[in-house]
Amino acid sequence: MARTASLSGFPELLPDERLVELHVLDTLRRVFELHGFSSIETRAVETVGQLLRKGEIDKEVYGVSRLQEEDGTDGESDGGRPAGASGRPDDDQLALHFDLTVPFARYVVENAGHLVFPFRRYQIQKVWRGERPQEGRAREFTQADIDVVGQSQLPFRYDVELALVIVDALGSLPIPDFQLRINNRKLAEGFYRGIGLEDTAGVLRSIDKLDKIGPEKVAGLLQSELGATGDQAEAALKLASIRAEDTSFVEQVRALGVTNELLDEGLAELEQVISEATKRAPGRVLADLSIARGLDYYTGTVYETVLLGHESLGSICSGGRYDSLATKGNTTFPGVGLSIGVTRMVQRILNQELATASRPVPTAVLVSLNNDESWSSAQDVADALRTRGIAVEVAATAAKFGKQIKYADRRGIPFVWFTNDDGTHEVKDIRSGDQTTADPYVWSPPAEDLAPSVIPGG
RNA sequence: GUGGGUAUAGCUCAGUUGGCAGAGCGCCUGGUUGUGGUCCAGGAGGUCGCGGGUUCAAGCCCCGUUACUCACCCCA
Repeated sequence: MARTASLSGFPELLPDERLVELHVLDTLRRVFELHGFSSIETRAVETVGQLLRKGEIDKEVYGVSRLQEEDGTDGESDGGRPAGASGRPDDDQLALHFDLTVPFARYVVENAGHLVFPFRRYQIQKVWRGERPQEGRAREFTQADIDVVGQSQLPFRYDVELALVIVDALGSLPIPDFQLRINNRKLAEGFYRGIGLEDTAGVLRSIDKLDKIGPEKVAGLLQSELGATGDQAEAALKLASIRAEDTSFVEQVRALGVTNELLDEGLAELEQVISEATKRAPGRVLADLSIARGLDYYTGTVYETVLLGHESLGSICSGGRYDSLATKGNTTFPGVGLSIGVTRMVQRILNQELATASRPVPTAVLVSLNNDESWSSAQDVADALRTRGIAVEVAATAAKFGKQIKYADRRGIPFVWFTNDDGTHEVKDIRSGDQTTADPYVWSPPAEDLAPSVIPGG
């Protein structure tokens, strides 16, 4: 379905496909606002210095520079990254943002004086990453983020609330069953420290590969690259194998016999999230102690979301708790948030026809022309219909009625309007062929034909 | 960034040993003189991805290149 874009990784949709995407965007907006999140938009570019605060992702960032550069150090000839005279990225040069969390953190710091904390916002925008495209992975794609940010401190309860908002949002979309898989960085890090593994980030990176390369190879990695003993590797794998749809994971972790203060803290936090989330959204959440997340700014709760039956697509919604992404002087702005991969989800919906638009055009009625002189009176008819919110277009030429009907049929317009010489009107449902007399100031189409809708399951 | 595959009409694809560029679907016109879809007839539409080479002759063989695509890495 989704047609191949002429430029790989920069998807463009046909009108009926775009309707599906718009439905997703409208739904997310509605649900986010129902939960009291305000909308903001940040500029498409950030300085390289801002973007790279987060980690080693400079190779994924698209630089932005003017084509006419005075000294020509680096135009955009290779579409490449901005570079200063040294050939290395210059902190002050501009680049397209590759997510919405980092720009949001900057926005919060910059506007802290005007915001009321805890600040809850949603943000739906395009982001750009220079990775190799494939299904579910584009270079230009849309993310829908929600975050709550506090000043100096943010109650842990928001870690629970955000999961519930996401369950509500995703649950409103025409997608298959999904599952939030939740872990806690403190829990994992505390556990690794408790068994004597200090390079916790390294352990997390290896554990993250569990799904792909299997436990034996992960154990090998832990020993060869991180110097873990066989026992340590085994303990780490045991932790990662724990999954539970309730708080029984707590006892399973305790049973491993590791003691550590951070571990206790993380265990208590994850217990709260799972206990409340399973109560309010049963079947939608899973404590999964193998979830690691690549990004290192997460400090507590981490979330991933998979579509059941579409696990190979990867996570369609991820995020977590970050305690010090934004700082201003002595003040930190801890936050927790999630990001929905709108493009990834929509591509899968379109490719597998999980949902389709009822028709590709907004038009409900085509007003036909008797003769070329009747165009203006046909516009009167159209205006009368539009007054009641009916989408109408008027035929441009007085072609044979057969052609005018065919035009409507090919575009998916369900109704064709005829005006007789005696001034009476008729409207034809071209799907059934039914044609009845009608008054342009009174007639309305059935509610389901008023506007295109998105139908789950194709 | 690494490795494989592919490239011919709007779409899906044939194209024999190297010998006139093809089919189906879609599109346009007419049959049907102002109520579509069926049927019939006709028509339009091509830089065979691009560049070079071999050959009397290249869509086909050789070299290069670009794009697309799948997997890896990583991620939404």
